[in-house]
Amino acid sequence: MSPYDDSATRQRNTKQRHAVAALLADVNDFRTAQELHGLLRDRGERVGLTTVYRALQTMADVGELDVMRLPSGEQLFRRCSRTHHHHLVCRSCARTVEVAGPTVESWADRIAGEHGFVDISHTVEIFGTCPTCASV
Amino acid sequence: MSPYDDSATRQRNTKQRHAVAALLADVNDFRTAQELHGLLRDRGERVGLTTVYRALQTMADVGELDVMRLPSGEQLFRRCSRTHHHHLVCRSCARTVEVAGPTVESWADRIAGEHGFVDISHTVEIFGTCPTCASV
DNA sequence: GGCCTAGATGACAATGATTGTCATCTAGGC
DNA sequence: GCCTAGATGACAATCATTGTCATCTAGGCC
Repeated sequence: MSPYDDSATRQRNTKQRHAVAALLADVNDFRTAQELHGLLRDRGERVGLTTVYRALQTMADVGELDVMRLPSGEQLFRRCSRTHHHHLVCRSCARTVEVAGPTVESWADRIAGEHGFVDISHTVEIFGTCPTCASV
Repeated sequence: MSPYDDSATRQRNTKQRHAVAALLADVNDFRTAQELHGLLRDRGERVGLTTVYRALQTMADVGELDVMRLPSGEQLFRRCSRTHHHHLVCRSCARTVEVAGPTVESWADRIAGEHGFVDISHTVEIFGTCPTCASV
């Protein structure tokens, strides 16, 4: 380790990472890594798929974006607020609403505590069809 | 489509499916399909991995077992009660506690309704370390 | 400006869970 | 016992994701 490892993000400002970040700033719904890669190509940015995955991984580690999984197992990424929250996601258009759930948080902690479980985490996602898609 | 495709729901009582069902009756924690396949082999049952997957799929469709995913994306199967419930799962030993969450159900429905979403479903899983594993 | 090197990139291979294929087998109605 | 739709299983195929590694580059240093 060199003595320059001070700042939290020992990352370089490459144009590829910037392109991924910029894209996520524009797209406010959950997208797969492959979709994001395709969107980048549509924009004329030439970024390798591997790099897209790495950029997303790094950003997720730092907390700059959220990762979730569809019931089918596909992994989705989205730029989100930093506070703890959950998602209401449209099954057909991926429109996303961030929802806070203090009720759920305390419920999960209480349930886990009653059974003596420690080091608790939880996943809560709500899926449905949004008004726009439902009216079609 | 041939006119004989209407019998999609028929099932036979093969010994392979019975072996899978019997194993699930004994194992009361979430296991991957591959683990179950291995356990069957340990028991001396010769059942193909493909068949294990198909049996699990069929049983899940009928509601005889629950499917969930770890945050890592791995798919887990378990024989469960038929009523709607969620799970508290130990991260290290997969010990599972079924938990009811009327609070969560109504919360999810209310939130979704507030945003005009319809046809709601949700996933709620709690992960932690169980007392036994925590004391090691 | 150029030098230097840790970190970043990207084409490609590899992984690994799951699903598809298809020749063969069998449950169970006749 | 016969017959056939459905089931099986060895194997190939899929597909998102991760690993590999030779090459490139950001940015601190001179």
